[in-house]
Amino acid sequence: MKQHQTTIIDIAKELNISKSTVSRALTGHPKVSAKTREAVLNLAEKRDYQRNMLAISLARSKSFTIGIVVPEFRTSFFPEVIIGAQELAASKNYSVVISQSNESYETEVANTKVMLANQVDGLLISITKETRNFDHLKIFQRKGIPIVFFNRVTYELQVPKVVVNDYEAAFAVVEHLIHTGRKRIAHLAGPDCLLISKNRLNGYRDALLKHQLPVAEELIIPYDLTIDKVKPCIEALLGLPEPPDALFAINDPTAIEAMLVIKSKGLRIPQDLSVVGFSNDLGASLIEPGLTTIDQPTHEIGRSAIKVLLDMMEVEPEKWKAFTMVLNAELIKRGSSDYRKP
Amino acid sequence: MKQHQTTIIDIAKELNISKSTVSRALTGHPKVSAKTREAVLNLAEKRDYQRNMLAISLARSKSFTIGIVVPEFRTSFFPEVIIGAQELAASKNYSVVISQSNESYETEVANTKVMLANQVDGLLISITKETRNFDHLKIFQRKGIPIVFFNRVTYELQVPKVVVNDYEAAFAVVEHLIHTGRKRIAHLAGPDCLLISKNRLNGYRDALLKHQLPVAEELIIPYDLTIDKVKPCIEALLGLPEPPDALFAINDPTAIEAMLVIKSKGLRIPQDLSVVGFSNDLGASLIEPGLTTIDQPTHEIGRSAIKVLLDMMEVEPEKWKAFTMVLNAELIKRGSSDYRKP
DNA sequence: CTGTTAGCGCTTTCAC
DNA sequence: GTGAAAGCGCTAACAG
Repeated sequence: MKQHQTTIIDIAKELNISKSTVSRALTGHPKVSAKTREAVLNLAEKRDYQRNMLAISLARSKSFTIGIVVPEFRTSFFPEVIIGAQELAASKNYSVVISQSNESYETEVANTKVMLANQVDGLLISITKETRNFDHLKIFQRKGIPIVFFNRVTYELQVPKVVVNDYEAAFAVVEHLIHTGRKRIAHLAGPDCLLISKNRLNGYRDALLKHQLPVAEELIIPYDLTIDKVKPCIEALLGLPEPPDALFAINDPTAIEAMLVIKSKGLRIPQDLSVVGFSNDLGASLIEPGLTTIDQPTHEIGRSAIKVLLDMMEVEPEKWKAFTMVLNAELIKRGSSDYRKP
Repeated sequence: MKQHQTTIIDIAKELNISKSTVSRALTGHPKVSAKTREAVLNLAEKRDYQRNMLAISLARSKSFTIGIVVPEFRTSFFPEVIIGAQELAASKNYSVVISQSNESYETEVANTKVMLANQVDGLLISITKETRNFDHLKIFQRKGIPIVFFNRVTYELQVPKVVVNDYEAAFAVVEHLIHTGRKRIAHLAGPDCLLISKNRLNGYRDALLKHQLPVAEELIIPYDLTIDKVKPCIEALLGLPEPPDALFAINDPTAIEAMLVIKSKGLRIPQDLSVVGFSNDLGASLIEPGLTTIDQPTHEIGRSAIKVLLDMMEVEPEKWKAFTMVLNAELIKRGSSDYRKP
């Protein structure tokens, strides 16, 4: 199907020099005479020469490509992180290949296999809500390919992680709710296997404890991040003998869906029920009342993760350390919690 | 930095067979004895063998990779299209590499060069609002690499395009507004160089004409898709001696921003001013009142574009035809236009 | 069915 | 400075 491509051999022949010299001229090797270099560059331009990264990568055993695997693309969080990551990677002449696992463990495994086959030099990954087995990632470790986790991390693997201060942020959320007079604060908690779920839950718990409020287990609803499940969860909460007066949801899509359900029941937000989310998604400022939430430094997360990865690529795998980089997320107060309960 | 990788040579040696046979066994070539195949597969598994796509691609002069270039990642439209595209591509064993040009022509050019260097077998692209020169894409054509445009297309290149019926959709929008008694319908029009802008503008014009309404040029505001510019545009419209009673914006982010501006001026939507967008972004159903808009079949756009591309890859470039595939988009009526003017 | 032999396009010693 | 030669890991005729 393809036409003939201009290669360095074509250029070498036409200029009556060796392909080694052409290669050197093209890659900016110092030991090439200015004259030769210019001739090569000119002819390359003229013949529409495009370098073949597959060949270069194969010859150098390095692909200059970084794989990014995210669980989803639907909320603005991951695309924003990717923007930051891509930006920094590009500035260091790395390409980025992105794939989304659609919250499916199997797809995640398949995606990482493709990345491996394509010889990525490093992997940035945020796992799916289903991922409990990490064999597919251990292969990278065995091969000496660096991995950096971000957002959805696990401590089952000894690799660097880039996260936000979920615990403190959740703590701040709950404390804010308490300050507005709320006493029965419910929490839609994420899957156990995700560390963000645990950290946010702990922040929630500890804030209650600090203010001598009971941690009522019936107010902590396990939720699997499937939007359809929000409605029954909310209905269960509202059906309690002593229903909650505030709701802290694990993320914004959930909080937003919860607001829609709550409003459809004729309850007022925030008077009857305050609602808070997490992430500051695009929709948080659009819905009415505006959703109080935690703003995450998305671009910075992407940039930092790439930075850590690039740094790892410069040293021997033996020297890698499994530190955790914690970025700062902060509370954004909006209408959904802007009511002081008498 | 990297450890030694198991290669087919390692397997061949260990099994005392030739690497060709290993290759055949691994790729499922029919002419391999069941015994040999099994032995190879077992050892491959045992030795943690991962095939090297770079080498395969180089040897076969085919990368099994499709490049997708989109102008942005911030709205839900492009991510959704990519989900559809990736899904179909994966089912045909193609990987997809994505890059976003951030509405910058230069970035777009750089991104396509990277795709070229990485030997993509085909390119799916939605151009930036700045793109007027197409030399970077003509290189693909010269090399016999198929291109398919989607959403943001141009007729300056003879390639297949996948779009929605923008004209009819815009026509439907305006007709809907007219049916609700609106007579001064403004339009925030997109950049001239994008065909979607022209088609939507034409649909707008023709709907007015059909209903014997004047096409008032002062109500057609040129707008460059930069959200910051929405406010002055709206202020200009509201400052007119005869201000509009409805607004049709080129896309949802614009319409949403316009709603915020309009509301901040104390005007009521839809009573004082109806607003309609285009794309049915995530935010359209969240803002209040809900934004009337055009729903685009995002996944289908992605799938169709990949389908067309894959089909092209099966035939000689000489046989490629530059048809346009038009998918159906439809009006979704919500609160922002739900008021019959007396 | 299997082995041999050329490459794919480029980098990289090692000489000169 | 430049060339020759080997090799990155795999595929694909061509023999047998």
